[in-house]
Amino acid sequence: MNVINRRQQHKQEVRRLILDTAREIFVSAGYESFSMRKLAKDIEYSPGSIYLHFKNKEELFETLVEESFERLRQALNRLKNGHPDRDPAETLKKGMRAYVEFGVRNPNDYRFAFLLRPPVLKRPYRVHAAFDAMRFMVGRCVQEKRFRAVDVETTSQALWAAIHGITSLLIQRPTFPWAGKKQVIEQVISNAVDSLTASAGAKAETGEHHEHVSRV
Amino acid sequence: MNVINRRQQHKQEVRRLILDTAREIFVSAGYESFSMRKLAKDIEYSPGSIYLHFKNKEELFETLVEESFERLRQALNRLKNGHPDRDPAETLKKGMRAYVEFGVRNPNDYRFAFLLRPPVLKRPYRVHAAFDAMRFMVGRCVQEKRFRAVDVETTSQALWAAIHGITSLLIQRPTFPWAGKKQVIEQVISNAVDSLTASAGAKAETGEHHEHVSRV
Amino acid sequence: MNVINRRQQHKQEVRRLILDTAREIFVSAGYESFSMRKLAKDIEYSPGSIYLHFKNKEELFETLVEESFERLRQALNRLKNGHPDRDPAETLKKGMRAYVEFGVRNPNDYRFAFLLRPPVLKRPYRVHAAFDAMRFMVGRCVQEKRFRAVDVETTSQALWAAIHGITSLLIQRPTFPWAGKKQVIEQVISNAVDSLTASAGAKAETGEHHEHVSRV
Amino acid sequence: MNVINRRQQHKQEVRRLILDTAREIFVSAGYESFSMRKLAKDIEYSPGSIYLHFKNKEELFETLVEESFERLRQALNRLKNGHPDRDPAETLKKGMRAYVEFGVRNPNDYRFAFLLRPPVLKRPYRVHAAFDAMRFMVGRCVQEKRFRAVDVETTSQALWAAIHGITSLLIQRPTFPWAGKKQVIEQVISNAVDSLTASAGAKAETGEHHEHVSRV
DNA sequence: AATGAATGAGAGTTCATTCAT
DNA sequence: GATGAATGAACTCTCATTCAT
Repeated sequence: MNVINRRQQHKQEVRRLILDTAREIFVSAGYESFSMRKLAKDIEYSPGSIYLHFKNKEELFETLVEESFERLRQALNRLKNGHPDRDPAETLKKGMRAYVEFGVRNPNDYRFAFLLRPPVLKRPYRVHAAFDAMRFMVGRCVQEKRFRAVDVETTSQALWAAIHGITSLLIQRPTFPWAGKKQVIEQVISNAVDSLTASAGAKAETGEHHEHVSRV
Repeated sequence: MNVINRRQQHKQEVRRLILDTAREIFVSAGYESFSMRKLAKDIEYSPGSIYLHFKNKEELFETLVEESFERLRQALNRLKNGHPDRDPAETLKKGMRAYVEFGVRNPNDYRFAFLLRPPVLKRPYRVHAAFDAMRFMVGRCVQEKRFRAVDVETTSQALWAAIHGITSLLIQRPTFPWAGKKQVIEQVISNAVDSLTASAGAKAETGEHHEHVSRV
Repeated sequence: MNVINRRQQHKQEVRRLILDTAREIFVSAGYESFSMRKLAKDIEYSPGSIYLHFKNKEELFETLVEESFERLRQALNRLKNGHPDRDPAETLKKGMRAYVEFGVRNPNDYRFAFLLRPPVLKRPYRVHAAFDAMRFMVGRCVQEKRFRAVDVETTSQALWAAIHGITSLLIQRPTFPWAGKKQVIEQVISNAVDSLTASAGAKAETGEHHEHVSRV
Repeated sequence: MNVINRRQQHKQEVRRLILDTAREIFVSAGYESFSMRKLAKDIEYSPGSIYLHFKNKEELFETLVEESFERLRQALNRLKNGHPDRDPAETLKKGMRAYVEFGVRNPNDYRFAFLLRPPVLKRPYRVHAAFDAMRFMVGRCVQEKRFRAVDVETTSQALWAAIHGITSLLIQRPTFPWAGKKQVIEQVISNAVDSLTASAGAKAETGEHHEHVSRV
């Protein structure tokens, strides 16, 4: 038993090592110049050993994508399940900020989840998982009449598109002369959300909370 | 003379054939599995022939990217130079729609310009070119007081991020259960733009939920 | 254990096979038309297999050169360390004969060491190793007053040049109508050595056209 | 006529340009990295044009070798036909010095003639041409009793070997720590020649270990 | 005479993967 | 479980040479 357990544990450790090292190589050297041999050398195992854990390169890559999706999903779920603000729109904005932040802080995960080699993805449902939290939060805004009676699905997708846009650009174009990364993020979010608020039409009049943007 | 002209013309045709075929392969098979040999086979020329037109694989790829950027830029410029609406915000929205539409109708171009193999781009200025039209249109909205006194640069980037988001998602996730592609596009755009209008400015006054931004 | 040893042994054998076959090809077909693929075909392994033993063509070639130099060095050292004759000049001559003989009997080694692709040699010191024995033997002749008081370094180099000349010509021009290969070798050697003997010194005194050499 | 002449002249000029440029490339870039395309680019003609002057690469190369041999031969002939010294041995030495000097000053020619790709030489007689001068001068030394009654052929070959040795080493190992290039050259020559002089003969008599040479 | 597009062959090298040990 | 030798296929790219124009 014990021996078996230890064995299994060791196997898990090696698997972990492979995945982490692979992610590093993928990201630092680019997908194109990743190779199973390089990976083997980096983990200091023989090339054959990798195949004890993954059927082939494709499966290894798929696992990395899977993992990254899962991490994104969990990050968002933590938010979704956190204590809600009095204002559900605020919770939504926090969620959107958290999304962008996750991407910017874990660019590798975000890359794997959304940017790297998209056409080969075989299980698109994973995207849904990441997208669920968004729908959930928008739903609450509509339910609680914080938003106009917008279509939840359409709106969620529109919001997601907006934050995916800024997230992916920040990751893929880090050297672009951004007019303040934080300000742009914030404006993407507030632009997108503010126009949905119930009072929206009437409301926004004095908007002094944006003055900082004017100052940029 | 005539001979020379015909030769040059033929050379141009072959070059065009190479570029178009390469684009197809790149997009359908992915960057990784593109190869000069496959390209040669597809155009029914010997591998060496490609090198009569392009120094190497890199240069071929760069040319494709360049071309795609140029097409996007031209598409946007056409808009920018078109007869302006009475409402500059409407022109802006049209521009944004045109942007998304260009991407959706020319996914290969958009892929080359923004989605494929981003890290190796050596001439980031091309991104600017594509982005100029956006800044121009936003500038007009602000000048003509159609928008609140927002920062033009920040706002342009935020708007660009939003439409880049929906464009890239529509291209890379065509099978996602979109709640009506047009509706989502429209909502992304109107969400982003509407909250910037001068009248909307009045609205957001209660928005004390942004105080953290002021601190940025 | 045994398995590992057998593996290592086998690996050594293959390495040997590669080196020997490469040498054959290099020499019979010339450096230019040597190719890794030809080598692979000749040893009946896949091209990739060679790279398990040598990083690249350059390293393989360098190894061959190295080996040849080492063999030459050893052949000369054997002489140098052999029992000396009463007459050190005789030992020197024997050494020179041995040098030429080594070259003629191992033309491939000599070719690698001195004749093939000379400009790329990165470690010129190897030449010195081969040259040491010569200096050693000349030194003894001078010390023991068997030679005139010639400059050891200059003389060693002159002697080396002479036997390198006949060695390389015999190897590279085997079909030249030699007036008896052995006789020519012998005359090169005796010509070179005899004029250095102490008694010969008496004669050369009047040779005023050499005065600049005496000054060396 | 005139037109034809001009044409022929132009053709000769191009041929000359090809040969000179080829020699440059061969020597500066090494035989291996010489290519007809590079040559074409350097002379600013199309690749095909070279084939109007030379059947193929081999013929071009052969022509270069031929030319170099011819130049060497002429250099030596000039000597041979020059006004002789009173002492024919001195003329011989001058000739030998001239030989080495030619090689050192025209390393490319010497390389082509003797060092580059030797096995493919199809017309070995050219070597003879270069060797003739040597035999001529040695013959005079023997005829005029300036030398002992050595075998002219053997001696000529031995002398040639010696100076070929120092010439090729100086060309191929220019960075070797030569103990004064001139001194070494001079010693090679005087060593080789001095032991042949009639007066030296007296000395060598006792050298009974050479008797087999005397018999040659 | 000269061009330059085109080719077939081949170069060196790397790869994912297998499998006997 | 792990190794590492081995492979076959693929890669990018260069070459000498030909030939219609």
